[in-house]
Amino acid sequence: MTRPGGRSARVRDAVHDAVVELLAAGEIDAAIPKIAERAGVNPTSIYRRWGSRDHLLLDAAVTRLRATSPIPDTGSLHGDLLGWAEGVERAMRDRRGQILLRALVATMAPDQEPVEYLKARGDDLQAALDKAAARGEPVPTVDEVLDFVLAPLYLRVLFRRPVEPGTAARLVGRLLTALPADPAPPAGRGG
Amino acid sequence: MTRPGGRSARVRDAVHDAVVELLAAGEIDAAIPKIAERAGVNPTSIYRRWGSRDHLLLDAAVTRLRATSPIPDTGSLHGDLLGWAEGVERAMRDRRGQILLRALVATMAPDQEPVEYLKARGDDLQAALDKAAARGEPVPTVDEVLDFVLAPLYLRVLFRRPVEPGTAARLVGRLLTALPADPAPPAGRGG
DNA sequence: TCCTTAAAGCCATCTTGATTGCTTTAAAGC
DNA sequence: GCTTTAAAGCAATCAAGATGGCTTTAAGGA
Repeated sequence: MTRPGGRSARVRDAVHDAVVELLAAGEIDAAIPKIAERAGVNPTSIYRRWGSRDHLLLDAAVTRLRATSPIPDTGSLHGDLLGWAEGVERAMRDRRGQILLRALVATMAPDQEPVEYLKARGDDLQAALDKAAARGEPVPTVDEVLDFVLAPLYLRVLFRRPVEPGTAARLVGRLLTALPADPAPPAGRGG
Repeated sequence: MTRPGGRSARVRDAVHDAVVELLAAGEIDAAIPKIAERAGVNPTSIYRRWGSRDHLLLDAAVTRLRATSPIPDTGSLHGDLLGWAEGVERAMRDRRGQILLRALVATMAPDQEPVEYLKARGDDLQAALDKAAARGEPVPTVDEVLDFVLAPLYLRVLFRRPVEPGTAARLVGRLLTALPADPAPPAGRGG
């Protein structure tokens, strides 16, 4: 993106908006011409910039999801994870967040180039765990956090089960209270 | 399906096969004419029977996934859950199983009619838990099984993380050992 | 074995999405 | 403010998928 300001940014945002709006409105397989029309943009611009509908959807999902649920620095692991997980829960209770998650998963074909955003999020999580470990707190692995906090939240949305308020807090609580008594489960895996 | 035998069944299987093969081969957005060609079937037949590509994909995914990972009756909850979860793990370590899961999730748009198969699976799970409870074993809720066994397995696949051998056993073990000490987590929810 | 009739096949048509060359606009640098 | 040049807009073309009427096939019942 050699020229990120002004019109380019405007078009990109308009197109991302159009994608989210159309998906949220149930136009699940709205094609590029329709998206372009909704965005008030010429279809050619989309073809030239994103190439395919899937690339566009992935880009929109990653861009918009990135804005939600940062990992805070509260001074305790519980606080950090809770803040993050509650952000995820909030996104997952929101229709647009649900739509974006589904779009992300749907367009992440196997054998594709890895999604940088996901790796970055994993690194952020690892950093929070490292800080906690340095403070002497008992810490889970990144995999455990993903398995027992993120996975349940995401799966609820993907399988259209309700995400009750307080789910994030319950999951984080369960993860951390299970820790001290059983610092490393039988089959150990490095985070 | 008023006439399920013979040619209809043959066409249906051929089309399902074609879908799985094409998806597995990376032809992620193969359209109906291509699927028809691969199946050796006329495109019109597919349009008439399934109506849209999404309906076809959903049908193929549900039909094929239904065949995997039944819940056995081993006489103990641990055995039942382990047998089931290992079936899921096996499917998730298989390329075709991964493909089908992704297709299932991708085509399950929100505000859609519920997928009977998923509800049936939930009922099966509940039945296994009921039997265990009748035997006097401590039992988790269905939600807990989904959260801490199924969700981690599925999310690994959807986010393209590896499913290590033994993951199912580890998850089931963790779920059940956490039970007796803490029969009901803070925020109780009826399964 | 012969009917009946879903369901599949075939073909013509229609619609829609994708692609490309060229022009116009408007950021960014001087 | 002028110049440069990505990036957007426009229009024509091309390719492909979707659809519907009609014919043919073959499963299932009498």
